[in-house]
Amino acid sequence: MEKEIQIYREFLKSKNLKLTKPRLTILKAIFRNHEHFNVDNLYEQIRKKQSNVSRATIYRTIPLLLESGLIKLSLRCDSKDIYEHSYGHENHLHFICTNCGSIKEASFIKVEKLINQLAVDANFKITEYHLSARGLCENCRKSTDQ
Amino acid sequence: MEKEIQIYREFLKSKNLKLTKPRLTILKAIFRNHEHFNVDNLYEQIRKKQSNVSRATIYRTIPLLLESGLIKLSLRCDSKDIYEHSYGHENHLHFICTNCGSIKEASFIKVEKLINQLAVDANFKITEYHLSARGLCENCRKSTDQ
DNA sequence: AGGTTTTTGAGAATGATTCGCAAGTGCATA
DNA sequence: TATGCACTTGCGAATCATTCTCAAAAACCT
Ligand SMILES: [Mn+2]
Ligand SMILES: [Mn+2]
Ligand SMILES: [Zn+2]
Ligand SMILES: [Zn+2]
Repeated sequence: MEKEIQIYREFLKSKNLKLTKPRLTILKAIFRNHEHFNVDNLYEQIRKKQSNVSRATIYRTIPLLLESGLIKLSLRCDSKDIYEHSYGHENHLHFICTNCGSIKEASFIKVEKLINQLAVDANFKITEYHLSARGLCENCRKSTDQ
Repeated sequence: MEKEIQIYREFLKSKNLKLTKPRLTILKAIFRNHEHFNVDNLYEQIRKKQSNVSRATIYRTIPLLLESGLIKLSLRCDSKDIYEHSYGHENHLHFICTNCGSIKEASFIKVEKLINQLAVDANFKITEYHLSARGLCENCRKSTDQ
């Protein structure tokens, strides 16, 4: 957590922005665990555990965290953007169950190489990968025998 | 185009739905060319070329086209869902330029194999792939020399 | 044509996200 | 430590994509 705070502090300083209490509260809430999160999650979690922060401030802070590289947009589910840590996390891809909504992560290494080659061929400079597939998870396959 | 209409007609019949004039207008507008499209595009295109169809009807028709397998959700850009043909189109991945918004498609074959294997390992049954990467396209790399 | 069901269009409603602004904070400086 | 000023915040209003409601229109069946 200290490392993330340090990165955040330096990022903010480089933009002439201040590491205020709400901004720190949000950062800590995000890095308290390793789960994917969305604005509502985060808002509820903060409201439960610590000083309140308005939704507006959360919405204003997320772009800063994105730009700093600490988090990234992971995927979109139920009309909501879902984020995850990017600092300290390998790239990975997501298997999203359309029946129960569960998200399973899978290895990225081999896929990344291939896609990088495709990008080279296309003369495209990748900054962010978004790889996912929708379908049925193990449990839901059993229960719906498909 | 005839083939798509046929598929659409049979799909609708199987659901006890009618192939009405607005539904046909929408289908034809979509398959008139091979571009990615969103609701606004489509609405404007229909408004220009043929009889009017309300936005509400477009929004109601898209889920039918998705379910019939004729189109698929391609990606999300500028807070809008973007669709594309899936009937008659190979799976492919998208390189999206964060600078100019252009979308370049790339081959999917090798990537697909790898991801299928990962899905087998995870006991996950894939029904739809969503593979994209954001970054800088060829042109934008030149002009911003990055 | 008449009766029944489905579909449509228009606008209201919704839900996520963004904005505007007055009040509050953080920080530098005296 | 008090003062000044720029940056932030919280609140509610605004926006924007999408969905819903409902009365009128179209399609289908006889
Ligand atoms: Mn993840
Ligand atoms: Mn495409
Ligand atoms: Zn599931
Ligand atoms: Zn570009």
